[in-house]
Amino acid sequence: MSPYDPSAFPPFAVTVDLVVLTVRRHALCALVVRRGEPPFQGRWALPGGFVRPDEDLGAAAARELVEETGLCAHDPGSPLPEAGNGAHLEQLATYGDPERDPRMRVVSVAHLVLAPDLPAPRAGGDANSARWAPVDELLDQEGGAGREGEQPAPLAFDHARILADGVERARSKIEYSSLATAFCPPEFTVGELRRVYEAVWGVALDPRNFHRKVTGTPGFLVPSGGTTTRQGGRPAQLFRAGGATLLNPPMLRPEV
Amino acid sequence: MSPYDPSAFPPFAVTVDLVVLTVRRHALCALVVRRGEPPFQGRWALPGGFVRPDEDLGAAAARELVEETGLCAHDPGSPLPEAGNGAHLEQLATYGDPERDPRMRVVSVAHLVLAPDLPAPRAGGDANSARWAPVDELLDQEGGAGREGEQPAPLAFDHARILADGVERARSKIEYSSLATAFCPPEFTVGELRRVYEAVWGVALDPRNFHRKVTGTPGFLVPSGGTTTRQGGRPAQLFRAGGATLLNPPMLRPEV
DNA sequence: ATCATAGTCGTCTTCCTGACGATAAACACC
DNA sequence: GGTGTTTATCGTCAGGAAGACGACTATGAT
Repeated sequence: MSPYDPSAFPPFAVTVDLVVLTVRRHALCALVVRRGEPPFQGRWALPGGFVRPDEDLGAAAARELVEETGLCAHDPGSPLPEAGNGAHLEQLATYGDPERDPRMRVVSVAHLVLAPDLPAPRAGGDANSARWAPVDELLDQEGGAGREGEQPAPLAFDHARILADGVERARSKIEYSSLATAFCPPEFTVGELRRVYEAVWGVALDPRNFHRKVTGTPGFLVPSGGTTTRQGGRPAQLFRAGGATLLNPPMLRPEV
Repeated sequence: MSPYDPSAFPPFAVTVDLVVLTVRRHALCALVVRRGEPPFQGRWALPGGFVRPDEDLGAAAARELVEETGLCAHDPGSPLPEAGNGAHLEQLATYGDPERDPRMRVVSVAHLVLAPDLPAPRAGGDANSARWAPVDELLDQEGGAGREGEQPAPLAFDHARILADGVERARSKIEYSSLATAFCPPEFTVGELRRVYEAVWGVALDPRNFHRKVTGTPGFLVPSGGTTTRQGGRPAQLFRAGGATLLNPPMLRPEV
């Protein structure tokens, strides 16, 4: 046993992959890019890239995020003060099956990003090489019947598993943290927040009980003073995310 | 942007580090090994080692675990059926700060192992180069007053942070899962399980409410028929871990 | 016999949630 | 202007779960 012998260690390629989630039109969506080269040419994949020689893992993920979406993420582990419209970024898990990339040994550190609804993904320059796709469509064993696109093709590499893990992390984390606000614009209504929960969990929630719960949890929401009527109906009070990050007691996800 | 160019990628060393936790004498303890070579020579560190060229990350962690402790872990992600006395193993997080190893760029995939109380750690051959140390002692900013050992020296590399993350994962995970049984022998009493919670959380729990909670949660415990008096006092019923893995509603960790 | 120890069963109060009625404030349409 | 629709917000009530704690049981130690 000779740990850390600098002269003889097996070399690995290390990458970061991004599970970027948002809520669009009442559906949980993930950012995917089309692969331009083999393997899996033409298939959809999660955005990602190599970690640079002197770059931390979280920094690599944030850099890739800017390159793919223009979003400025703030990693909670970083010492940066709270930025303006940044998205939430956290490490998800690491995938290192020797067979996961047919060309060479690649260990990928997946990160999870929760972002508010964005106008449109910007690819590196190729126009429609990136898009938001509903996660149900990307993951469902039973894809929708052939419509116009090439939907049924699964994601490249082991990205379906990575995406599934990211979605499950998001679903469970909004239970006991205030992270659902990361899907919302800086100011939002209780109804908009409820629609985030409904989209991420895929359930319907009682508006009255939800309102009581979120407004009754100290530090979750702080009123910003204004109101809005952008959803139609009676004007709703606008809130910002409060300082609390952990919800106690947590939001309860309905059984079925 | 040229992702996955096989001819030009920065090479990294990839290792696994293990946070092996157990409960000994009513204290949460971690397995640490003494480093025999620089850097950090003579300091305590988490066990770990290089991932082999054709080895999955979880397999590397399981292999290191056997080498260090003789424990047979069963990764829930693996297709193995439930083994006998195996410990619980799961991936924790990945640490890749460019400065974390002064010699070269090392990315370490940390894993968390929860094991029942073991007789004694077996080192590779060097007798007292491995030991169980209370995590409070390893992590406390305020170490105990100098007793006989060389306690105040912190763990090597960034292992204090890795250990802290592992402990926090264990503390939160026994709230909503049945994982606390991984700290117990195959058959155990409600009181022994309660002492696990008390040691991991560092709190005192009401024996009556705890008993009501764990015996009232379907699938958490199944009686094995026997009783024991190894704790003194009235004989206690023996249980095994039931099939349930998620506790709903969760165990509640007291505030202070 | 008495005590100490640990386990097990109940009770009571309080808090939280789910179900759901009712009211309020906007807009669309006739 | 009236009416209906939509969404937001407040209230009420019943059931379940948890904390506090009393009471009883079954063993070993003295």
